[in-house]
Amino acid sequence: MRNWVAPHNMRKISESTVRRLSLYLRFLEQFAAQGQSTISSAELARRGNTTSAQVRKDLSFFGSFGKRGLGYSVPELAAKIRDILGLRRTYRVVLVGAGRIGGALVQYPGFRQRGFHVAAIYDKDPKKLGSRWNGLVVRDIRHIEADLAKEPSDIAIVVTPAEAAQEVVDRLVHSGVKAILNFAPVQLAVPGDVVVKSVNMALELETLSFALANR
Amino acid sequence: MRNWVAPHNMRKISESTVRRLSLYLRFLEQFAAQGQSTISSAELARRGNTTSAQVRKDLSFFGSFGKRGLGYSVPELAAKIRDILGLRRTYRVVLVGAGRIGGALVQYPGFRQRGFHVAAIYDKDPKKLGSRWNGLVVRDIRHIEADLAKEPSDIAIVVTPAEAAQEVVDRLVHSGVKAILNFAPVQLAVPGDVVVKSVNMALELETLSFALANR
DNA sequence: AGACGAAAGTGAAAAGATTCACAAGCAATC
DNA sequence: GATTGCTTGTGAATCTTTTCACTTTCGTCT
Repeated sequence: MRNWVAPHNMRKISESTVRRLSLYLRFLEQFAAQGQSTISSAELARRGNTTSAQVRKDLSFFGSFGKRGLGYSVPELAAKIRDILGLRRTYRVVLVGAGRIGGALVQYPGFRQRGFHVAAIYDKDPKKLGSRWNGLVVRDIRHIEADLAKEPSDIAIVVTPAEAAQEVVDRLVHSGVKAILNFAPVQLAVPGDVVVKSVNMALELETLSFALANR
Repeated sequence: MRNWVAPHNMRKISESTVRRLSLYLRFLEQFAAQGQSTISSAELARRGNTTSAQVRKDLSFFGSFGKRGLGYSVPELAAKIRDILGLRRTYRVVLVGAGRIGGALVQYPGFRQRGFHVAAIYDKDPKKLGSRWNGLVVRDIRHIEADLAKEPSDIAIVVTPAEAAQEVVDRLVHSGVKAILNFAPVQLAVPGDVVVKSVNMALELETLSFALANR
């Protein structure tokens, strides 16, 4: 179970808070690796470039994990944040789309390190089916339903072309997937209990070009 | 030159506004492709799932581009947004790190479509040097300074391991790069006139696991 | 034991972003 | 040329997030 005390006024937690928590966790792991056993909000803030008040506020939504005058115990705080982020368990992740980006993601060590285990890869292209990617055989997307019925997954990564994405997502959702990381450049429609996070590289570059153009 | 009238009270534009503008532009291009010549803020909003007020507010920071009672001219608005985002020109982009993700990015058609032209790829690993990626030869990172002196680039994409990133970035910045899209999982230090945008896949997945854990 | 320095935790204030709601403007129609 | 039906543009209101500033607590030192 969650062992951070859920606050009485269980406010909606903002996405920025969650992202910062992820960052803090990363820093805590680095500090732990260096054998540092305790850390202040100020030091975490410096690392993540934000402010110490921000760090404390972010944590305060979930409980109070520090010791006044001392700071936070590095391993303890890391454990709490892992808990908050739901990283205590591992996740089976299925990936749809065995293209270049899909391939890169499968190999990406950051996923496995954090407990996201890519369990299957699907594609539609007959030329790709059966080939091996990082030890996994690329399967026909027609097997999605049957496979997920046998071994459910909470998370799917969608790396298909834009045209194919919505149909794939419908099938994933129908098969019980509750969270989707979407790389296809379309706005996906999903039921209210499914979370979608879209990533769009071109869009990231455009925020840069905007910044360049406006200074 | 920019042909949107810079507002008198040139407020700081929020990142979310910029991201939404990018989205609107994508939708406008789709509408244009379908031959639709005019569009309302309400329709744009539906597509981007936001509200019509949001759309109008976003645009209002830069001028007033619509016709009351009618909506916006699709090609005109697209042109304005391209202008605002600095997409009127093309950008030379250099990519450092010829790994899997680097490879995927080089091939990613979305970049070129939007005027981001990957002009060079660098790596340190002697095994990779000289190999061809999408028509480009992977060059030794030691050439960065000389190459950029000859042909400057505004934007760099950094896909190196975490340890190498800061040094690479220092050299890029020193060679005149003004914007960096960073995939290395580190917080980069750069001078104030350089923009950094960091993308971290594991972190995106963590926002999903948080959502899963908290419902 | 008491005093001191450090740093967490937290209401309250400030800043920032979104939504509301309405006046103003345009095109089409009578 | 007035009337109607839309839809923009925009201050004001609301909601959210961040920052401030102060109180509390802990450990240490004398």
